[in-house]
Amino acid sequence: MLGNGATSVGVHPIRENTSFVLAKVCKAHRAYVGGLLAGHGLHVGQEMVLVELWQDDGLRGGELAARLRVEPPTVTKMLRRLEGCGLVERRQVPTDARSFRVHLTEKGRALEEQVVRCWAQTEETALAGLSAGERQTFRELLIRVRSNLDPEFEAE
Amino acid sequence: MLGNGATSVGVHPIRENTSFVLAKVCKAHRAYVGGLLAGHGLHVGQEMVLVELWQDDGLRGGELAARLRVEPPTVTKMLRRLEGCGLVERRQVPTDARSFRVHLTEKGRALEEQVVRCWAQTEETALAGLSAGERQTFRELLIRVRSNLDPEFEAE
DNA sequence: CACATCTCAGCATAACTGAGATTC
DNA sequence: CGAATCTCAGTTGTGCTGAGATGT
Repeated sequence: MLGNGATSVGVHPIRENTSFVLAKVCKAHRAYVGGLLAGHGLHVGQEMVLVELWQDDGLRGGELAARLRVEPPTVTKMLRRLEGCGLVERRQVPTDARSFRVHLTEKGRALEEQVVRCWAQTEETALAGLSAGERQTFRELLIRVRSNLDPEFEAE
Repeated sequence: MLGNGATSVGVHPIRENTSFVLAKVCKAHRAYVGGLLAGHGLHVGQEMVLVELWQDDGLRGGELAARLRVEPPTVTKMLRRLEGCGLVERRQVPTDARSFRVHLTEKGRALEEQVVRCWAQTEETALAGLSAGERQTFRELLIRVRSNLDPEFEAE
């Protein structure tokens, strides 16, 4: 019979996939960092936009979409929310009226330190008990897996 | 150019986090498996319910919520959709009229093989180029990270 | 009556497609 | 005019909280 008896006799084959474990790790990770970010009024996902801007303030909308691997309309909505919170602002580009650049506000810049701390704490929790060597190995393997799943990262 | 030359001068500290890489891997992974599942009319996330049922058909709603780490109302909605697709059905429990059990339909059972293949293909893509030893290491590290982020997994 | 189990309503977010509007 | 850039409208799914409904 399939389903094999409901009693721990069998673990479903999909569970044997390492990428299944990966998916569960992701869910837990997202929940963890999301809980920390909520304390600063951010929803998980929004900080990704900010990370791009902290690194390269003034990106255009299309560039943001490409970096975040989402479609332009998704960026439009995300920016509207972030603008509503007063964290970013759009500015026209004189040389191309179709386009705009996204700039951090003072408030957006001020958030950086706190978000860095949230991620640092997540890092510490996630990797607790791993030696320096194991952390290094884990990181390298993740990077290779990322390249496998998203070949565009190869170039970055 | 703007910012700091957009060219590798500065990488934002959050990017240095291994758990940041993890988040990116997740996004790519989700997109990848989601694309495959869409070919079978499933949205990524729904297959998680099915995995639980393929393993233990007849779970109660509350048990499903606990296993998936979501709140009961979320399960209610997910089941409504899956029921709408004819993949699962609810059955009353005679001993407790508040509760119900979720059972796979024939169609739901039939999907198992195809979803297993989607996950197998994702696994192959994700881990391409990793040796057997590296795969083993990666898996073990992921499991430890999962326990760190979600202590309830300890017991499982 | 207290408690458990589930559903409903309403909210916010993510992310897509397809169809414009505007400008280069 | 064709192509690029962004926005709008509409759809679907996730997932939460708070407030019931119902039954033990």
